[in-house]
Formats: sequence, structure tokens, C-alpha cells
Amino acid sequence: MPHPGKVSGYTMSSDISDLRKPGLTIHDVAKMAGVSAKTVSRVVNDEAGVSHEKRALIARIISEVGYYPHTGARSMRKPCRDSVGVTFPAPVEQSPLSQQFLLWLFAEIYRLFCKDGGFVCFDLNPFAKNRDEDYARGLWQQRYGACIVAGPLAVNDTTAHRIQASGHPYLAMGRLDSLPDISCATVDYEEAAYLSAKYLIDKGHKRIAMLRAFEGYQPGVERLRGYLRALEEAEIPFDENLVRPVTFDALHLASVTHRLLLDPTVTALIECSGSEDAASVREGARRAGRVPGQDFDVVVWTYTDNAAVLNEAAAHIWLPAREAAAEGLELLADWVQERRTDPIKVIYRPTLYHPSTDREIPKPKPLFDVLLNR
Amino acid sequence: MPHPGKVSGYTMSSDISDLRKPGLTIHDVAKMAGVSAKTVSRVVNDEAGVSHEKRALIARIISEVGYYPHTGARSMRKPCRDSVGVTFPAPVEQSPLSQQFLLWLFAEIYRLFCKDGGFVCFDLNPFAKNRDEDYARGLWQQRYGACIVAGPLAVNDTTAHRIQASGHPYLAMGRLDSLPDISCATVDYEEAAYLSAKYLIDKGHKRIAMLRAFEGYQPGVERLRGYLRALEEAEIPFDENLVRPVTFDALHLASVTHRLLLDPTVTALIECSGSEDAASVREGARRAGRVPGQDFDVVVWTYTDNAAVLNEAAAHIWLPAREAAAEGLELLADWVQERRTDPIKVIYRPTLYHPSTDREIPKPKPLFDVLLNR
DNA sequence: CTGAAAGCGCTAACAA
DNA sequence: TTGTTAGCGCTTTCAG
Repeated sequence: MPHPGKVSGYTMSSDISDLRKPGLTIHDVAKMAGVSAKTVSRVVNDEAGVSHEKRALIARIISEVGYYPHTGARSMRKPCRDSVGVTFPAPVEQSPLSQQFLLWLFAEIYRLFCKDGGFVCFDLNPFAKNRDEDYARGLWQQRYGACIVAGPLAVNDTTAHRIQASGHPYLAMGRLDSLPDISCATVDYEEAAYLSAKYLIDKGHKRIAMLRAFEGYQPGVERLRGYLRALEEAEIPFDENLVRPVTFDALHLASVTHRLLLDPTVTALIECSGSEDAASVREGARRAGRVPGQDFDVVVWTYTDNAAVLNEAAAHIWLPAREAAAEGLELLADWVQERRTDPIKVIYRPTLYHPSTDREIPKPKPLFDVLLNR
Repeated sequence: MPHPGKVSGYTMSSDISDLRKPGLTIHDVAKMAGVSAKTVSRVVNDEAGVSHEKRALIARIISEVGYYPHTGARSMRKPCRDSVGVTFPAPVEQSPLSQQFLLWLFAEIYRLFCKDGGFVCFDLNPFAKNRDEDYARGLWQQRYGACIVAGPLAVNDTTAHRIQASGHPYLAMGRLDSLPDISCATVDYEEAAYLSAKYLIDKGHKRIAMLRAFEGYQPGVERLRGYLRALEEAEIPFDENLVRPVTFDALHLASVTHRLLLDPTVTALIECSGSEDAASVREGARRAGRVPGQDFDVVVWTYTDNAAVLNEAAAHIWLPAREAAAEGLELLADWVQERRTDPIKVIYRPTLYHPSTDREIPKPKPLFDVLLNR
């Protein structure tokens, strides 16, 4: 423990409650040690050019008096690298943060960035004052020197461009058509959509419905693109009525599924909402008088390996998104510590398979569900 | 979306990739608008004294060009209040953060501090470089202007004194004997220990063992104090062998329970570890050839209302810690927004009762369990 | 090895 | 209503 107010070898007001508000400056320490501010600065920053004795004295004073450099002042000379930002490029209603994901992210960040004392700064609501607010404001404000962009990017996103141009280390959890060089770690959603559609086409289906999540966001575009590619290859005409936007809301999911399945010519469904919500799909089917696995084939997307989202599904697509993110974060840590300098590009391929377990994974809980409903 | 590089009414280099690294300054904006820096500052800070036209022009430029004030520079003039810090005064091994608690805390902070754009800065490992490191360093570094001290305080803590003296809004989740005025929201652990011991004494027990968690920390002291008070009142002599320190580790918990119950004169146990871990208590009893509820009476502490930690327990003590914290955080938000100025003092009383449900609550998962075992 | 001076971006105090 | 000046705490530059 530092013992403020008690420093041997010189005097200062020794009452614990006498510590002034904003805190000690480098000059205070310099005065106590009888040296210049620059010398203290050298000690603080582990720079050469200070005698052993002075260094020891200054270090002792710093520790005893509880001095810490003012990061604000420091950040005016060079960007601060001991803090990582986490920001969400889409409002939580549009892409709810799951509890599981948050816990995972937290633990990863702890391991990679905080073990030796780094800070993590969350920008939980960059859209507060202005819908169009820049989600990287913490970076421009120099709150942190690197950032994790957690969530889907809007197709017309410009903030990522600016982050990229700024040269700060960053990692987005998705690609962006308009920025091929984006630093990202993600899954190939286009391929996932292609695989899903191809699988169903090969099974003989021609009228394949798709729950298209993330409309207006890059992952939504990628889904559509993969779907279209598979249709084109099989020379099946595209019917836009078979692809409908969905949100993560269970009621909406069920209702869209219902409407899609009302069309009796539809014999297959790609559930690529990412909601991992079996109940809603069943409910939607039920309302349309359909039974998954009997009336129609389903391919469901999941973020969990070797687990079923919907037991009746014909096949599952596993999206190793978390695995990709893990590798990306590792590389981001390298970048922050200047062991690399270039944008990260980690893109994992999805896998189509028949689940080997009977256990159905539960729908993930959104972190802010209670709050959103208030 | 801001459209960097495209500002009508004046020219600037219009390529999106031309944005300089550290960002725009107030002077850049001033130059663009043809005004002084101070005028821009006024607009940014919603101060009076700028004509409507100029204000509008400047506001437009700011938004189009994507200017954000440098928080570092700003924090040199006045403490920054748009960021709350969260810090942990004890190493995670000594007081593991549960997943549930983190999720709850996150949601509360979001609701109270981030809804309109505030940041949250986590200091997950203040003890990185030096065991004795000051857990409030983020405050001295002016990273944030208010902080939440999440976890038990060491009995010899001095950092809380310094935070108190600094005048920053803060909330500790526990009291501190050496600082009666501490700003805190917590549960009366002394009372909980007193109630536990008294209940067992009234049932006729004389040799009451206690799993004493948080040794060296304030909550540990409070536990012992309440226990002693109850013994004293009943004129039962204190046997120090009946009170043993425990950690949150399941194996350790079982082994301490085992050793305590080996003494056949011990007829009761206060499980106040706070681990909510029924399995370990049973395992410890089993090893000693004892059965809770038959051989000996147990009082178990729980943080969840109206739920059993251990079904065989004679009684439960409910510690409304989360409820207290919720109120405390609410008051902290008031303090941050300058609707109050004094330290917070929220101390909820524990309740002794017999659980009305048969469901046993599961042991909470530590957030970093995986990581700690690496 | 050490220190003085300038300046980072911003705002309080003061002038105009 | 607007602008000028000084200085916050630090580090860079340059001179001892």
C-alpha cells in the first residue's frame, strides 16, 4: 500500500485527508526529490539518463506518495495504448448482445489486454445523442488507443474507413464491402448462405425461403449474395418474396416464419437469423400448419459447434464466429504491443453438418433484455 | 453518418483516407468556420454567447467533419464526468467475480450511466505490476471522474481514504472500520453473523463452527464480530478453533468443513463463506461422517431471496447485497450528475428465514474460472 | 547525466 | 457576441 503523506527524507503535510483533489503532478514529485520534472518523467517512463541513486529516490517517493501520471496530459503527446475500447456499431435493439458473448468477450479481453494492468473502456451506447453518432468517438477523443468493434457493420458505414485511416489498431467482427482492407475476424456468411441453399437444392428443393437477418447490415448482404449464387448455379429463378427481413425479436421471428410457410410451394427454409431460437421457428411453422422435418426441410445456423439449435433440422451450419474472434483478438493484442502493424484478416469457413448430439442448445439471453423492455 | 472530407461552404482535402492520425482539433474547426477556437469551444460545450448563425455553422462543420473534443486535453481543465470506472480492490483469486454479478452490474451501469452516451472503464487487474498497487489509479490518472469499487476492502485499506479525500463520487460495496464516512452500499454482515449465531444458540447449540471467509478483509472482520457478540450475550466462551478461514475454492471449502466437523462436540455450522456452494459443504460433512440437518444444524448465507442454498439447512440468512448495491448505484448516478454531494450510506439488514422453496440455487460461476486455471 | 523551454488541445478569465 | 491569453500536466527538443 502506498502511504500518502509519509515520505521519509523530506517533509510534506502528513495528514491522510490532506491530499488535494486533482492529484499530484510530476512537479510535486520533482520538488520533493529536489530534481527537475523531466528527471521524474524519465523515471516514470523507464528512460535512460538518470543516476541510480536519483532513480531509486524518485521511485520510492512516487510509490510512497501515490503518484500516478495524468493520462489526459500524457495522451496529448502520444496516443495512449494502455486502454482498449469496446464499441458497438449497431444499436442494441438491432443486434442484441448476448450474455454468453459478453462473458466470453470479457474473459478474452482480460486475458489479452488486462493481465498486466490495462484498462477496458466500453462504449455501450454510441448512438445516444444522435442516431448517426460515430461509434468510434472514444478513439477520436483519445480515450483509448485501440478498439474492438463488436457487432455488425452497416452497409453504408464510414466510421470503419476513418478508423482504418487513423492507423489505430482495431478489430471489427465483420467485413465491409466498401473497405476490403478492413481489420476483421469473422465467418464467411456468404459461404454459409451458399452452403445452406446448395444443400437444399441438392436435396431437390426449388422454393427455398430464407429468414434474412441484419437488413441494412453487411452480414445481411452476405447472406443474400450466397443464397443468390447457389440459385444461379442451379438456374433456379429468384423470388424475392421468399427472402424476408427478420429481427431478433421472438414474436417477429415466428410471424415471419409463419408468413413464409403459408406458401405451400415453399418446401425448405434457411433459418439464418442467428437467433438460435428453435421455439420461434416451431411456433411459426405451427401457425402455418407445417411441421419442420416433415412438411419442409430446415437448415439452421448455429454459433456452437456440434450442437443442435433445432432437432428436426435437416442440417446445421456451424459458424465458428467466436473462434475467429478469438484469433482476431490475439492478433489485435500483437498489434497493440507493436508486434505487428497491418490490418487483421481472419475469415473462418462455416461447416455444414448433421448434429451429433440430441441436446438442443437454449436460445441465448440478450444482455439488456430486461432493460429494453422497461 | 458524418461525412468526413465533405463540408459545404469551404474546402478541405476531400479524400476519405486523408484524415490525419490523431484527429482534428478545435483550431481546425475554428479555421474552417472562420472563428476563434473559443467560439467553437462554446458551441461544443453548449455555452451561451454565440450567435445563432455561427452556432449553426459550427455545429454543422463539427458534425460533417467528425470532430470530437480530445478528452485528455479536456480533463486537464476539469475532471471528466462522462466516464465511470469500475475497479476491484481484491485480486480475483481472493474474491472471484461471479458471472451473474457481472451481468447484473453491467446492465445496471448501462441503465444508469451509459444511456446517454457515457463510457465505462473497467480496471480489471489493478494489482498487475505490484501487489500493493492502488486500485483507484484510474481516478488519479483522471481516466474517469467517478468510480465503483466492486469487492471487499482489505482491513488496512488506505486507497478508500484517498478516494474519499479526493471528493470524487464513488461507491464501495462494503464498509471500512477505519473510514466511517465511506460511501457504500452493502449489507450488515455483522448483523448477519449475529443472527446466525443467535439462532443456533437459541436452538441450544454451544459449539458453533463458522467458515470465515474474507480473512484480512472487512467483511471477515464483521462476520467475526457478530459471532462474538452473540456468544458473549449467551456467555458462551469463544473457541478460536471453531472459526476457520476459507477461500472460495470448492476443494478448500470442503476440506475446512471436514476438519471443523471432525470435532464431535461441534453441533452447528455457520456457512457464511458466501460461495453458495452446497456441494462442498455436503462433501466436507460426508468426509467427517456427518449429515447436515441430522448430526448438526447449519445456517447458510445466500444472496438470493427466497431460495435455498442447501436444502438440509436449519435456516438461511438472506443478504440483500444486490438490492443494496442497486440503491447505491442509483445514488451514485445522482452524485455524478451533481444532484447530491455527500457520501452514500446504504446498509441493508439481513433476514433470517426458512426457505419457502425446495429448489436449491446452483453455485454461481466465477467469471474468470477458466482463465485462472490456465 | 540533467534541466529549461516549448507546446500538445482545451477552457477559465479576462478584454474588446 | 467574440477573441486573446494563460496555463492545466506531460513529454519532446535542445542546451548545458
